[in-house]
Amino acid sequence: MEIRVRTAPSPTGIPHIGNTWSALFNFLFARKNKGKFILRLEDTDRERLVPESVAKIYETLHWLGLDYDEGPDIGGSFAPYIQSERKEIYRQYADELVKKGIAYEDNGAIRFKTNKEGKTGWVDLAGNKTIEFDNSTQEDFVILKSDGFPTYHLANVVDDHLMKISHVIRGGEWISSVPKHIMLYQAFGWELPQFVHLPLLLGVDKSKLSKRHGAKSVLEFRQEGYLREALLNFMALLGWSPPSGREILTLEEMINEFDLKDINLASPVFDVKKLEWLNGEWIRKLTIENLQLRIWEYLDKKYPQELIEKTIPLVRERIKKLSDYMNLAGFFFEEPKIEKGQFGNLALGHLKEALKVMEESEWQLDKLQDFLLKIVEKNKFKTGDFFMSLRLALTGQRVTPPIVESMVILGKEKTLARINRAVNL
RNA sequence: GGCCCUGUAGUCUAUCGGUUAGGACGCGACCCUUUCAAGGUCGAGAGACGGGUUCGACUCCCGUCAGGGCUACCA
Repeated sequence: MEIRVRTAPSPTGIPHIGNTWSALFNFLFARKNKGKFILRLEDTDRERLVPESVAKIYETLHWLGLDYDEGPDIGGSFAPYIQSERKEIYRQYADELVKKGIAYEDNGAIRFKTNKEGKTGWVDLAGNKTIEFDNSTQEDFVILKSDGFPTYHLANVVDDHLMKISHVIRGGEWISSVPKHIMLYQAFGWELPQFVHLPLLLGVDKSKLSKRHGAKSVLEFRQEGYLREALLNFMALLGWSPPSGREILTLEEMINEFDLKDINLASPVFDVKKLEWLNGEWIRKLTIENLQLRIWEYLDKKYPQELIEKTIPLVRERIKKLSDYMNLAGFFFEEPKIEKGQFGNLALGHLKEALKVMEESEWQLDKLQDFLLKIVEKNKFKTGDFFMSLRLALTGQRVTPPIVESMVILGKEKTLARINRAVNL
């Protein structure tokens, strides 16, 4: 049997870590099992619909590299993956149940008549355990709303069946609705898919991650300078741990190791500190060329790539997010603001001495290093103070990349000019 | 309230009855060091509670408690 899974977001808001996380697990499962990963838009709630969010859903999935094999924006046939365009199909199925006497009309809506006897249960593949509900707890539920649109329950079951979904992998908030779904499958005489209910991703306040509780959109993380690799890596480690125990994994490695049996059922809490650490790890893992490209693009391609590239070895160990780059390396691109008040009493002496030798020095790291260290020795300067004076004159900041290396990149002309400027403040 | 899911350090997790309960983030200390990082070493820190079952429970069972989800003509 072919493995077919889907991620079925409803375009009622921008995709956040929570729903994207379950999309990732669907994706990993599909790729691992050589199956199909499908995108379906569940836009049956016309009141909460946010039209722009459709494009955001595509953008998020594309940015992360969670490429789907079937979906609304690929292939010639759009309608099958957008529920609002399948209204008539759901109506027909609802009518069928009415004819069979399993559903009935109620104030313009159609309600499913649940069987109150016995129990309904299934084996959930997350945790491989049976979950069972007493049918007496299941009330008659609406399957077709009075506006003619189906509810989640009907649309979901019909589409999953029609699209031959083999595994329904979704958030645990759906567990209590499964009996309704099973009853629908049975009413239609359809085969059940496998159910896999992931734990719920929790925010720091320990409640379900949602837009209302301030869940940030995935695109916002990109805006803040996080790498797709880090975000993916971070999400994968929530509720899942690879048998190898590795913490840093590429998408490819996650796919290789992925197995439903390694899903942990306790609801994980999103901890941004670990994301930051992972992002730093990934920044250091990228090649210089690649990191240069990311930074260049992140900064809207405003700065010369050659210069960015030269600075990478100096900054890659010092930034956790792409957005940290300009804070640290901005002085390479723009004249820093410096104020007299920043400098200590000895600074003038430091800078004047430095100027003397630097004008004669060859502009190479080892040469400059030698000359500068000799000044320190000769004048009995305190090494740290001396270099801090240079640092401030050149960058206007106390925290910077290694300063002599920075001077080499900055070039003789700019370096001397900035020091002169500081001396004449 | 009812039903359901879950319960190992602040956080993410390993453990498939026998371990000094392992790793990671974060935190602290030290080393390295011209700032800040990165890196290295060391350290503090966990089985919710109570009963069983067993020679032996974090692990299995029951209860309690706690957290969460659902309880909509929202998904």
